[in-house]
Amino acid sequence: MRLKDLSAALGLSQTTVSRALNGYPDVSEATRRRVIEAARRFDYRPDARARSLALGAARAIGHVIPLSTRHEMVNPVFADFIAGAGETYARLGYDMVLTVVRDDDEARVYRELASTRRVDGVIVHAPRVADPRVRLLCDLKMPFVVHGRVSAADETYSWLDVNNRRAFFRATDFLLDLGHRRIALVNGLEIMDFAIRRRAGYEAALADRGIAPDPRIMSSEEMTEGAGYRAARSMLALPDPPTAFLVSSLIPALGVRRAVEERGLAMGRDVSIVCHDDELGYFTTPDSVPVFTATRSSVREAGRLAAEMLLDLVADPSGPPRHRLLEAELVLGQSTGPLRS
Amino acid sequence: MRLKDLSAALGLSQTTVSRALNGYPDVSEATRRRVIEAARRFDYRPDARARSLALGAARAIGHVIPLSTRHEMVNPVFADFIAGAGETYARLGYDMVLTVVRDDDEARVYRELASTRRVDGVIVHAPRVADPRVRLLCDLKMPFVVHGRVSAADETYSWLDVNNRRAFFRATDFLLDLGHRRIALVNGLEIMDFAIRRRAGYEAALADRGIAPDPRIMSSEEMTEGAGYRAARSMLALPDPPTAFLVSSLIPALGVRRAVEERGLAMGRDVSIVCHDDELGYFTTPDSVPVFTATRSSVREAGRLAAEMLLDLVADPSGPPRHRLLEAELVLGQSTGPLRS
DNA sequence: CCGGTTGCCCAAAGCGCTTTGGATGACCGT
DNA sequence: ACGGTCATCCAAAGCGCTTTGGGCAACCGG
Repeated sequence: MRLKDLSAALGLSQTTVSRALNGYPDVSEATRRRVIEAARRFDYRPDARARSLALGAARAIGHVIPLSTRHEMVNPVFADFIAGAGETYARLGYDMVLTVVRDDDEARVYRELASTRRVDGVIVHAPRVADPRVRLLCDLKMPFVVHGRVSAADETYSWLDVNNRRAFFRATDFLLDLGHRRIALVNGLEIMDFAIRRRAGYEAALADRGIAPDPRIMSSEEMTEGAGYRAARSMLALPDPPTAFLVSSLIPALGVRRAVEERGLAMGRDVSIVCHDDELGYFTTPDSVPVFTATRSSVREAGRLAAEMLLDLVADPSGPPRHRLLEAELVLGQSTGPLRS
Repeated sequence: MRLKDLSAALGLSQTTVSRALNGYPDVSEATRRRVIEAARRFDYRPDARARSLALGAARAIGHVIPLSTRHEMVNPVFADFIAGAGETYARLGYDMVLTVVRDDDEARVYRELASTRRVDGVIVHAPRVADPRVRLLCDLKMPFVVHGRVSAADETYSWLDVNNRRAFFRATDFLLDLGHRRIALVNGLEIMDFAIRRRAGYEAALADRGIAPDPRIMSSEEMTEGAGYRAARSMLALPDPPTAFLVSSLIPALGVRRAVEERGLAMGRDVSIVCHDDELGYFTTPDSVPVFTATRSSVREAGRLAAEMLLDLVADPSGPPRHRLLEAELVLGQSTGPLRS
């Protein structure tokens, strides 16, 4: 059932039916009701491609999710972020077009998205410190919102980020208050912008207490269980091992924990662990004390908000860039305790 | 730069340029080269909407990922499945349109996808034992491939599945061989088709040794860390607690482990755990003995293959339904050992 | 020399929608 | 009775592509 058929069935022109459905004033209320009723009865919905061709807007947003070429893995936070963004799109009648791409030919994908006019805007995931995508998208005049920030960018652009620096500052401070002085940082890859900011927060908190950062207890790796395990294991084997760990995510924190226990130490007693927690649904236990003390911030909510910002920007591309900084909360769990001497 | 501009710049008609780019024979080799060269120079790519409108095919595939209304969470396996499918789409020039939807109005989404003609086919995720979507999609004449199966379906349909029954049969058998007799099943929700098949495998293996299944050590819950923990904790508190656990996924297995250790028992020595492992990138440690003994099967690969099957089906919708059954391998880890008496 | 092929190219129709720019009556006051 | 307003409807153009159905030379053999 296409517009032509529907209008024929109603004995009206396509123009009138279209205007009736799209809420134009110059169609009588009686006809409008008749049209809407018939549309529902025949389950008519306009062809999205034809509609967007006529309208000029695709009513779709692109998400390019990077595939780490190192481990060929896709970061589990994307699922939750996308679920959040998807809620916003569903509410406002937008589609989400996903492209999974190895990070070595992102540029091609963005250019393609722009020139094929498949989407009205894109969300930039996993930005690096110096990410060429900001420049590229500005050049392409494609509206975009970065999930995170790009510290080394020359252009102004829209972003939504968690205050990673403050979160890791507070977490470090918390461990220092518990008496810990050998605090390890098991960070994400430090080409990633968020990882740099977290390290800055960590180092600033140490500096405030006159502690010099020790590179031997600072690692920067992919955020996998295995990487967390290996980093912690080698640090624990040092002559002066850390008594606390600050970890980039729940997943590597599981690895850190494994290394700690393998050494016969008890988490929360002999060794403290704080990690960043993106509130992934399958890990949080709503009704009990969490296992890990964590800086917590909902990725799902971030997805919702980022999508809203982007749709806003699409509606008014000439307006000013939008920014939003979310704060993480420090949630106490069972993985931290005072330094035991 | 649209087709009109490009053809004007070349002094050719749109027809000729289009045919040159699409490899039609009736254009001279000289002109074709000239056109292709110009297209590259101007970075011309046809408008996808106009193209698909003219061609009739959207060159896009829909993925509707369900959001559990109970925990509002999205299953982490989707990320990997989609990464796999995305590889196939990228290779063959298809787009992926994602819709995240709470399971109470899936039907609307599928109807919409069909009548707006946004996609040429869909992948059905997380099928239930009696899933109305099979019937719906057949009625809508929308090509689809189910990731999993729908045991109670009347229609024939295309699917790709893991041999869940055999996987859990073998895992149970393995635990029996180790001497275990009290083997618990921490299953996924048994409205899900895969969960039913896994239970069938588990019960069949027990029956082969003359063991009656005990409902007190069989649970069926959402696959979260917390659900695994709670199930295991209450089972371990029984007068005759299980000495081994068969768990639906790595995530709840982490919860089971937590419950085991909380009780002062050692995993792999006092209590054995076998779980199903979907080979999610961030958990597998390629270069060492895995923590958990598991029935392993790559979701990523499943995504790749399912997408291939679907594109095949889209190319020839009148052909027979496609089926594919993948076998899981049993991988030995550190979480299992012989029964200690 | 001439009808028939062949190679190359193009104008125009069509995909299904929205929007522009009227057209047609009904109704108004004078 | 009549010009003017208003409400309601519609034909046709346009979005940017592909495809149909020729057109026009150049070349062929008879």
